[in-house]
Amino acid sequence: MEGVAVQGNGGGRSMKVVAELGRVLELVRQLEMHMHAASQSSSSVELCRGLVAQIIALTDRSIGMVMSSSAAAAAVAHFADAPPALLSGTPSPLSDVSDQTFRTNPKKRKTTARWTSHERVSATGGTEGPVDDGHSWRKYGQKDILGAKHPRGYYRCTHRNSQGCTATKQVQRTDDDPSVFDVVYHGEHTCRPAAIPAAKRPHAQTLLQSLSAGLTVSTDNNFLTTAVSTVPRTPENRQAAAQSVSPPLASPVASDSYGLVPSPCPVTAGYRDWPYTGDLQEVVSALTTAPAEPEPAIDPDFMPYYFEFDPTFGMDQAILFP
DNA sequence: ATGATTTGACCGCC
DNA sequence: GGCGGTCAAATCAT
Repeated sequence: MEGVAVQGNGGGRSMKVVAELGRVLELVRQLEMHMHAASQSSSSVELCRGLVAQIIALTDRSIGMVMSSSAAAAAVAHFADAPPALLSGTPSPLSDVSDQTFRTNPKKRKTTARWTSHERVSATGGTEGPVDDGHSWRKYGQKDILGAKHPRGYYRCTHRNSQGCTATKQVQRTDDDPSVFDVVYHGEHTCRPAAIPAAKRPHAQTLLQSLSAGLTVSTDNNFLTTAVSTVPRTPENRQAAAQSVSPPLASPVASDSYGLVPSPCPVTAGYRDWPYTGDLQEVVSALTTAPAEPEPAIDPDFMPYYFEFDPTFGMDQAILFP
């Protein structure tokens, strides 16, 4: 089963790239907001880490998609610098990422129809392995590579069997700096992230608090992404939320409600096994009045989620991302 | 018990 | 035949 976006037509894929980059933008904006709070709360620091991981993964995917559409070398060179620049606060020599294989030998990569991307990332903290890219991988092999000091690890998406996701990646320590890894991605993720386990879910009221704290929505014809950030309900944050939506709102989101939603906007929101269907406004209304579930131990002030709706996978279901 | 990792075997391609 | 990629049995971790 080949993924939808893998099919040759550039149209669908470019739409997806635009959608993905839109989400990157949303995440960066959230990150910016949370970084202000980060000095006061360690949970915000964790939150920022999570956002960074998502940003890296999304950006990487987008780069890979662009790479595979042959006409975009210049754009690639420009965008390829983004992930490592976001990786750490301090600029590092690692920042110049580019697909070296692609550059030095452009023809070698053309064999497969699937897209690839090449990234150079530093190790996390003191631990082994490169930074988390936001996907779950399962190692299926390791090889010593001729002329390389370190072996190459082979990974495939954890959801290969359950969802037929064919994405793979190869990870190899660089010769010169063992704390730096070359990561080559093959194929595109067609899997969906798992729903949040029941024990970890917030109840509806908490979710609504998230919605009212800050909400960004971007839409295009094919893709609707609703990003929910739980930031303190300050006027500044509301202003930021109002400006981050597309199109921007003239005024900040009012009180505990929010505006925006190109109407009618039929969606199903909520959890995989706890859906609400209707116009987005109705969905929020449903969340408001939903019966309370046993309250898990969470901090409602710093609990980020976003919904994703993708017609490719059907609009009957939305996934709630932590 | 289940799922992930390790590691030598296997296979296709140059 | 050698190399890189994948398979799968054994092993490890939870």
